[in-house]
Amino acid sequence: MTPREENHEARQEKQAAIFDAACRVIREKGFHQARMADIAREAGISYGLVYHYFGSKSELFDALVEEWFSAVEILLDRGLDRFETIEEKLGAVADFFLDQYEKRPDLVHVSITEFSRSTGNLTPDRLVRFKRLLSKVEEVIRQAQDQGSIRPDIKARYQTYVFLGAVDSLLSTMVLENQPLKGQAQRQRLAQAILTIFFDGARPKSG
Amino acid sequence: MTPREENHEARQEKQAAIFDAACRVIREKGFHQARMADIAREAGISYGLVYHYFGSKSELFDALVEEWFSAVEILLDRGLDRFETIEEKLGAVADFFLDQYEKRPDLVHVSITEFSRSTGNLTPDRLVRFKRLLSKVEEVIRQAQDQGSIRPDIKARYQTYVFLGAVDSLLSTMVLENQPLKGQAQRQRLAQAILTIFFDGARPKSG
Amino acid sequence: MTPREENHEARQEKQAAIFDAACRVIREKGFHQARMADIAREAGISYGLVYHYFGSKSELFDALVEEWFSAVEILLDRGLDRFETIEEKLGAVADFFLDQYEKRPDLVHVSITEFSRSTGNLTPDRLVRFKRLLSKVEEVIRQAQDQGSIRPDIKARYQTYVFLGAVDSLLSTMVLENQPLKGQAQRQRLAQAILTIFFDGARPKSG
Amino acid sequence: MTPREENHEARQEKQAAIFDAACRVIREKGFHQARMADIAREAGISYGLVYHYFGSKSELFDALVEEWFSAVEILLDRGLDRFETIEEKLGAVADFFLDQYEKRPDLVHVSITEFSRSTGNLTPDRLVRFKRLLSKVEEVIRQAQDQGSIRPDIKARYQTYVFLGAVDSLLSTMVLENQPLKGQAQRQRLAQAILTIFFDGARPKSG
DNA sequence: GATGAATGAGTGTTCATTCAT
DNA sequence: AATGAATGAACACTCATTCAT
Repeated sequence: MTPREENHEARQEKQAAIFDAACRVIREKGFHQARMADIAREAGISYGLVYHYFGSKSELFDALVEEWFSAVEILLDRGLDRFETIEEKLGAVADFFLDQYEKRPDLVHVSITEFSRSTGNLTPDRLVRFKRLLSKVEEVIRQAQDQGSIRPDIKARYQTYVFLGAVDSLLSTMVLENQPLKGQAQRQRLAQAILTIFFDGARPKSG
Repeated sequence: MTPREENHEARQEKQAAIFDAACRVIREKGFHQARMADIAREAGISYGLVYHYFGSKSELFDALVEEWFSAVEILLDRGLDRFETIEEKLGAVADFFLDQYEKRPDLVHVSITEFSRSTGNLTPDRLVRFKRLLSKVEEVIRQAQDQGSIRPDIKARYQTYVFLGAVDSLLSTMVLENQPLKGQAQRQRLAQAILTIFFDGARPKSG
Repeated sequence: MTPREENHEARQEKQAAIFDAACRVIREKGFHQARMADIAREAGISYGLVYHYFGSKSELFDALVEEWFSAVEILLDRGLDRFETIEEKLGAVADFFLDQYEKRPDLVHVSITEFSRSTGNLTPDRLVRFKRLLSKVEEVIRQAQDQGSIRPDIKARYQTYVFLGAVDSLLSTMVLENQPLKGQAQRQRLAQAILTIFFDGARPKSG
Repeated sequence: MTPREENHEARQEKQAAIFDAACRVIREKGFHQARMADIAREAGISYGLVYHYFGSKSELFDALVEEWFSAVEILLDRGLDRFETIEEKLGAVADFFLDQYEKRPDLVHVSITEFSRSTGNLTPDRLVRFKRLLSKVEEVIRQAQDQGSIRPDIKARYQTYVFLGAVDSLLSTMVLENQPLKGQAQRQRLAQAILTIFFDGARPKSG
């Protein structure tokens, strides 16, 4: 490893430490209540050093947004095509969110409490990226309608609301109550519950 | 009408005007970006007068929260019992939110973007009120399970996520895209779509 | 009594009520902490009415100052000449302050805590009036020196500090501890103690 | 000197500079009229920096109060015991105040005009510290009464009023008239005058 | 006279950002 | 790179004063 590479790597690490600290602080206090001083203290570095790695508070926030949306976009761009059935595809979507929450609860917390709804933080640019998720799921559902595996009498958009709303509600509740999520088994149980209702409905099987 | 009553009424009106102005400004810019000066200007009154009617910015915000939650609580406490079937009850819930959005889009907007998820604004007290909605719907669903009108093999809590998540997603999307909602017909179509998926599922009827 | 006189009298009474209220409130909270609203409430009248009787807060304060200094000036101008001896004259001065404190403790309180020392309130104009007291006592003492009834080897000005300082300390202590003063007997005991020390000194009579 | 010590020392110096600036500004305009901006300008630093060193305006004021009372308390606790006679002890008290006024006229000015009498600024806590001075002098005088060096027929408390009142009046006058005090000779003349009157009285020696 | 709503200048405090070392 | 002192714009809140009724 060249000195240059070492240097670069050290930089990456420190940046990641600040990033994580920001996640924790913003999760705890919200974006507006989170002060740069809090983040520096949480990261164990000096006040001014944050500005060496992130040009401003909003740039630091942008990095969180970017981290989140890029993960979502990888899912949307490359994570669904390998599945055949709509059940698998939507299962992969649900899995993705639950998996993210297990691995990076702070980031998911922040994504839910700070950027997915807040007027102040949801810039037009971010809104566009947010809507891509809706559009992609809608598209997947519409294709399934074409193939006859999803009912055609309800607009794909509405079916999207039901499905993504369920995932979002579940995550939101866990986030707001600070419930941790542990293990694939639990994840699958949750995903299964949502998928079952979504596909088969809440009405008991008659007979 | 006595002078005292007139006075009182005038006070109510002015307070409502400030309330509405606050709604619009907070909807537009978010709570933290909304300056008291903006609200005063929007209400067409002087800076200091806001403080005649609301003791502080956070008290003004509390009033919005109160207005919203008290409407929700009326629904929860008195709005569902007169219905017999689970379909009617959940239909009433969906109707309520769509109706509120039609009548008071600013307040609903603020409720979604500012207090239902934001860590900074969601005080423990508000979280409790927020969770009452979840609990009530869960209770209604559990009763329906007991009566055999909702499938018993999925926890009521998960079914609640699906139903309320659908409503929330729908509203959130309309709110974030500033889509107006007009007329009972449109409301019913939306509610019907959600209820149909929720009860019957997305899977096409086989055969 | 003509209607005009009645009117005038009513005005006087109301003004006096506001004056007294101001005394009490300013005594309680200090001039800067005393709000016009507090004074109006204490006087049992409406907010704006204070401005019918006193043009501004500082005018109201001026009225208190005036009331106090005019009493002092009556003492200085007409209250001492009828006495012959220096003992009687200084006794009259001590008596005056103790008597005022008994009769109008609020006004004396305010005079001590708000205008005799406070930089912010002691305008040049008021300082001049304040110094007249010092000068008058100094003059009285100097005359006594000339007549051989006060020792000549210490500047009259310094003797003035001792005498007035003693009176001021006594009053200040009573004021700061909210001690009431009741009856001529108590007044005379206090005055006597101060005069005895002042004239005869603290040293025990040798032999 | 280690870097850390240098740093610490620099901090102390800057803090002292702000302290002194606050003294001057508060002396000039009074506590309430003194704006933080004035103090910053007087100290030659930026607005916000004052808050780096003192958390709030009232904390800054507290620092002045503390500085003054701690000096007084050193006198009371350790400054009088080494003297034998009551003349020496009270002389030390008078000397102390005159010495402080010569060395730190601004602080003494502020102590007289802002915290020794003002209702608004004299918190219960400060009142207690203020009364310790009275109590200590009273105690010293009482001991002298027991030893026969102060007349026993007048309450020690009243004799305290005469002595401290004299010192206070002298200082107050100098402060209100902005008279500087220079040199030990002048100090001694003033102290001597007060002590002479206090001990021997104003009455000329008969015979 | 009497009321209290209305006005807006003034100020303490916060905190993102910059900069000297 | 690293530190933390320094800067100053921004903003909530107060309250003396005015004014319409």
